[in-house]
Parts: sequence; structure tokens; C-alpha cells
Amino acid sequence: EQQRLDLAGRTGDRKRKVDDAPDTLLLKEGHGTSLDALGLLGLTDPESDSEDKKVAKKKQRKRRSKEVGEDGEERPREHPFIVTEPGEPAKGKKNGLDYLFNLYEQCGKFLEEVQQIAKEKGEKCPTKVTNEVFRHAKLTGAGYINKPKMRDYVHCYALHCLDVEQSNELRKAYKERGENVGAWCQACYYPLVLLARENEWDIDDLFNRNEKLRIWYVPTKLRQLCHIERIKHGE
Amino acid sequence: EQQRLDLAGRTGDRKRKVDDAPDTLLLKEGHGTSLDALGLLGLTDPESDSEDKKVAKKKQRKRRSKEVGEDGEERPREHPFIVTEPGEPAKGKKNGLDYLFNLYEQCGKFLEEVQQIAKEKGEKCPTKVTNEVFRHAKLTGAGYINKPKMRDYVHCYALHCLDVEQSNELRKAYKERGENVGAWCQACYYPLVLLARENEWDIDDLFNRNEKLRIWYVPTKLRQLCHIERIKHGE
DNA sequence: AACCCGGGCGACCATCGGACGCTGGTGCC
DNA sequence: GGCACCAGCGTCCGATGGTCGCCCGGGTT
Repeated sequence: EQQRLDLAGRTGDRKRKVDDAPDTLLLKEGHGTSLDALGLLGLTDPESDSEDKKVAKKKQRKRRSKEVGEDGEERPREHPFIVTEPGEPAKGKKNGLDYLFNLYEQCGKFLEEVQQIAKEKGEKCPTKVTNEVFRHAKLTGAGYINKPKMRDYVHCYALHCLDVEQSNELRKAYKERGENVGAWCQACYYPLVLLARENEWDIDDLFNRNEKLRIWYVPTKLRQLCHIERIKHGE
Repeated sequence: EQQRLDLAGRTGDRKRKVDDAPDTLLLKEGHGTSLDALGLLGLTDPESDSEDKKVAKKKQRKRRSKEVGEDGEERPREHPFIVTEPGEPAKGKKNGLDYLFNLYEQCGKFLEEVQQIAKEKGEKCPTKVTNEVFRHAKLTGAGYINKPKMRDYVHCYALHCLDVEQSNELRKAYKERGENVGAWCQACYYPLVLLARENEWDIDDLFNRNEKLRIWYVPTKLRQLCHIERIKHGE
């Protein structure tokens, strides 16, 4: 069994390399720092229990379509995000990035509600946005908020929180170049890695020190990226 | 489905009531504050999904005995704890309470090791004693440490950390009265509830502020006890 | 209308925190 | 030796954090 690290994002066929982005927005002391260049990375499993019993691990996911019948209420999928500049409204059936970031603030509010409720009931009180918070959000009318969506863009929100100027510039640049959301999302990692580097590579500390970020788990991919860069460029 | 709260401990047939303990060690403003008096407490499940599909929930636990054959190495069970005074060695095939508390310190050390390793590998770094820590302890030679044991006595260790004098007195008192470990363990809750009360009923804060306690999860039963007492005696 | 791009989010998974009670060690008679 | 007590800890369980890619919305031709 292997532990893989797909740093290039979910689709391997993105047409542009991130290296094409303006220099000011990228890691410089690498020029071999491109995520794409890293590709996959195989690490031996620390626990290779010599038994090949995990053979058949079939995929069959999804069932979808409204065959459910149970009053499921079937929400229509939210409009996709597009790269927008700060203050710019999204055109067509799309949502802008200001809206995306606003979703994170909403989750913060829902967390506070969940914390209040927990305290009143004498139950343990979450410090992070947990499943419980997503459940509460859904039940309380924010059906457009869900875990995978929020997780997908945490690092983008992180950049927005830690360095608005740079975040704004990145949005402008990617919008001008007509990049899609996936490319922008991917590009948000670089400035964060630089920020981590300036903070002794302690990305958790960076999150914890920021009022708004503190409630979000550090994304695994971001953590791994920081680690790889730390190792690559002399500790 | 019901959520139950067994405040009296695992055996309902303990021969002594905790009320028999010296007054100074107990909650006074209750005299109806006995845990035993509370018995079970039924709360309606917030999510009663009207379907009785969870009918057959059979018990069949345990397999034990060395029929395993696989090089399992089968550790002999640790000697039981007995109530001892501070500094007093346990007689016979028993372990004393100093040894018990020492186990918690050892876990703290193991946590630090796990944290160091995690930091080096760029993985997320636990702040609490997690499964991973217990696993590490076992693999590193401390096979006598295990999760259920440590969890069983966390609140006892908590009292020891937060108020050694009171903890010591309680040990002495219970030893003199010839109480068994279960009774002493149960009795440790009371002083903690009082401590919580003095801290605006914030038991989590009490744990978090203490250097040694911070790494342990607040036991559910202790949290519930605090909640019940807070409600019972006017907020 | 037909097609294809790309991303929303349903659903899965390993593992977690948490709990309970069966076994069997232990002291007493 | 036999027995009764009782607690160590194996084992289970619901729920969590984390992930991936199916399915279909949407813009373009």
C-alpha cells in the first residue's frame, strides 16, 4: 500500500502550469518549486503488515437522481464559483469569491451558536468547525453550506485572512488571465508556503494566531507542501 | 433510544454509599447530592428517526484465552490498584496510587515524543493523549499502559494535579476505611465538582489551565456531573 | 440541440474518542 | 484448594475528520 500526495490537484490535465503566473506571486528561490513538477510522491507505508488482505476495495460510489422518494427535498446544486476581483459581482449563473469567503464567516457564526448551545447543555465545546457545525448550519437554513465545499477552499480563505493584499492581487491576476477556479485555488498554496517559511515553517501557528482562521483545520495538502519545501530548501 | 448517565459507576451493588465519607471531602450544600441518589437519567434522543431498524444489537464481546496462536505475545494482566497513601508502597500483588499517577506522567512523556515525531514529519501535531500516543507507548515498551485504564482514572489524576492536599487526604481517608479502588475512584468526583463550582463551573478551563492536565480529555462523566450540579443549585 | 468542461458535494473510509462488562487474578477462609 | 470479589483492558461502537470522483450544471459551438 502506498501513501500518495497529489499536489497537482484532482485533474492531471490542467492546461496551464502555475509557473506561468506572474513572478511576484510565486515562490522564487525554487524555480523547481512548481507543484506540478513534484507530481506524485510515493512513501512507504510505515505499517506494512505483510498480509495482502485489503485486495478488493471496489468503487461504486454515488447513487444520486431523485429515485429516493423519501421526502428528501433534493436541493439543487449551488452555482459554481468563478474567479472574481474583490467587490466584483459574478456574472451569469456563477458565484464570486467574495461570496465564497463570506461562507467562511457564516460558518464562524454557526460555530459560535453551536458553542453556546454546548455550553448551556454542559457538553464538550468545539473550538473548530466540526461536523456538528455543518449539521447545525444545514438544519438552521444554510443548506448551501457543506463540508467538502468548505474544505476545498480553506487555504484560499487562509490567504485572504493572512494577506488580503496578496490574495486580492492573485484574484486579479487569475481573473485577467481567464483562469478557472481550480487553477486559482491551486495557486493559493504558494503564497501560503512563503508565509509559513517566514514563520519558521509553522503553518499551524499561523492559523492559530489568526482570529478567523483559528477555527479551521489546516488542510493536509498545505501542511504537506510546507513540509516538502522545508526539506527541499535546507531545513 | 435513550441516552443514559450512570453516575454510580459500573457496579450498582457497591456496598457503601459515598455519603459515608468524611464531610470535609464532600459536597455539602446537597446532602441530596449523592451520585447514587441520582441513579440513571433518561433523556429523549434529539433525533428520534421513527424507524426501529437498530433492533438486533447483539452482544458477544471478548474472545480471549490464548487460543490465538498468532505470536500474540499475550501480556499478563497488570496487578490491580489499591488505595495507598502518598509514599506508601503497595503490599502484595498490587499497585499503589503513586504508581498510577506516575503512569499519567509517563503518558505525558510519550505524548511529547509523538509530538516531536509529528513535527519532524510535517504531520499534524496532537495536543492531547490520543490513540496514537497509546500505540506509541505500547510499541516503545510501555505495554502496561492502555487507553481504558488511563481513561478510568483521569479524574483521580485531575484531583491530584489540581489539589494535592485534598487528593492526599482522600487517599488517606479511603485507605483507613478499607475502601476499594472503585469507591475511592468514585469519591474523587466530588472535590472536583466543588473546584469547578469555584471556577464558574468551567471544568474545561480548569483542565486547560493546568500544565499536566491540559493533555487529557475531560471525562464525560465529570462534565455531566458538573452540569447537573450547576443546574440543581441555582445555575 | 449537442457537447464537453470542470467543479459541487454525496458518500465513503480509516480512525478517533469513548464506553462497558467478560475474564481471570487475587486474597481470604 | 476453593470461592467470591472486583477491576484490567479487550473489544466494540457511533461519529469524526478527511477525501475522491460521479454526475450534472453551464457555457460554447
